[in-house]
Amino acid sequence: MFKVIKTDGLARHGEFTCAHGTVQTPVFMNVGTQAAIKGGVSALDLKEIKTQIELSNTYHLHLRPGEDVVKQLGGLHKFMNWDGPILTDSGGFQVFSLAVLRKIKEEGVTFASHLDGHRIFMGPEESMQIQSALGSDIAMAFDECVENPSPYEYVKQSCERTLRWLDRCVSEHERLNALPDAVNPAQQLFAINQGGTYPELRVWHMKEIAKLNCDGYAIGGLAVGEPAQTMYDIIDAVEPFAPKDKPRYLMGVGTPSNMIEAVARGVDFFDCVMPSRNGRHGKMFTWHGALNLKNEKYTTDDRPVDESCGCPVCRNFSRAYIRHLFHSEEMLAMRLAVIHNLYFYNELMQRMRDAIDSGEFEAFRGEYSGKVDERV
RNA sequence: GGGGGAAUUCCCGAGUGGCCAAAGGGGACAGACUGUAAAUCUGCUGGCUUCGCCUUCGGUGGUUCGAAUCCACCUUCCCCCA
Repeated sequence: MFKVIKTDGLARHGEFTCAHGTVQTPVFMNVGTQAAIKGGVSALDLKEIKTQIELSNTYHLHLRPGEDVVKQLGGLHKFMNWDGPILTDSGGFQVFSLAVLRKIKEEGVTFASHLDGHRIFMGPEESMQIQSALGSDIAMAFDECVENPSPYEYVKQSCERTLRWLDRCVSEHERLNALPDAVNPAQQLFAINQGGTYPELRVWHMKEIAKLNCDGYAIGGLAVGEPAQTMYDIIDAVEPFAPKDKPRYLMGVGTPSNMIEAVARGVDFFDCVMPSRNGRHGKMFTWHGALNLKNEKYTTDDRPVDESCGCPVCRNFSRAYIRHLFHSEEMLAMRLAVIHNLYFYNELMQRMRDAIDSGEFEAFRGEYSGKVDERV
């Protein structure tokens, strides 16, 4: 269930309610692909860094430990000890990222496992079944995420197929939720818009999926190589046709500026590996720009990563110390960096909500968009 | 005191006459990262007026058209025998 509380231009502050609580949007979902945030961050930490909703991955958990194991242990929430909302990605992104290891047909996709090479078949029904067994609050439709740029004819056929897959997802999802042993019978389903970088395909596809009355509408297949402006243009093109009373989720995005620009265009949900991956690699986000903490100039810098940040890392440790941890290859370096970056992302969303509430979103956008993730 | 071995660019370590400014590691320095096959990957690591030139392989002096590579002596370190 989704309710828009306040708007400022196209930007919306909303409330999304699911079985494990209510999420204030715009929201950044913290990515824990394998039921853990990479870098040594657990559900215990998420409580402290303003995380509202966590994201895990169908493909990875299917391979290991297997959805049957998770289900037997009471579902993903209990398994990872996170009682807040969880969204599971469908495996659609792996259709893109494991391109060299897969084959796409009408029924679904055959992957070679990235772990041991064995063949895995996943279609709409399989993806829904796995997500049902995991018991996430939001299941994503199984889609094909195409490379940008791709030829028009290929993208057209692909998003037509993704539309047929969505029909199958909806049916299977309804069937699974009605089963007596469903882990999370209130699981919701988000559809995914595709169409590459072709506005007419995007609009056609969005109009088609909007007819299916899903619980949310994602925009997929962006931020996969195309310029940011192209991504913004696609959002602009598609937004008028995305149901107003449903959350919009821009998948896999992005930089802080990307998110500000997308919120300005009516997007409510985000997820991205950037704060965690970049954190592990020493790149830290701050309100004054992004910095590479491994750089020599921080050797004796006694300041916190961001002096205005209220996160547990900035309240307790210096740049010089964390830099030392990186250079000494202490795993604490990654843990602290990821905690800070996730807090920053969560705080960024909070500030956007506040700005929308007070009608000052454009001022916020002007102050930070394009600047907040510049290198300093 | 006698015998043997070794000294290479920030470090370790290849190289035994030209294809060597010198392999490969490490470290240092810097960059990338967008629904996570990523604690990963890339670049760079003598100088310059950079399609080339100059200086460099413990030191000095030789041999040679040409030396990190061969010879002599010197210096330092290691091992064995006394």
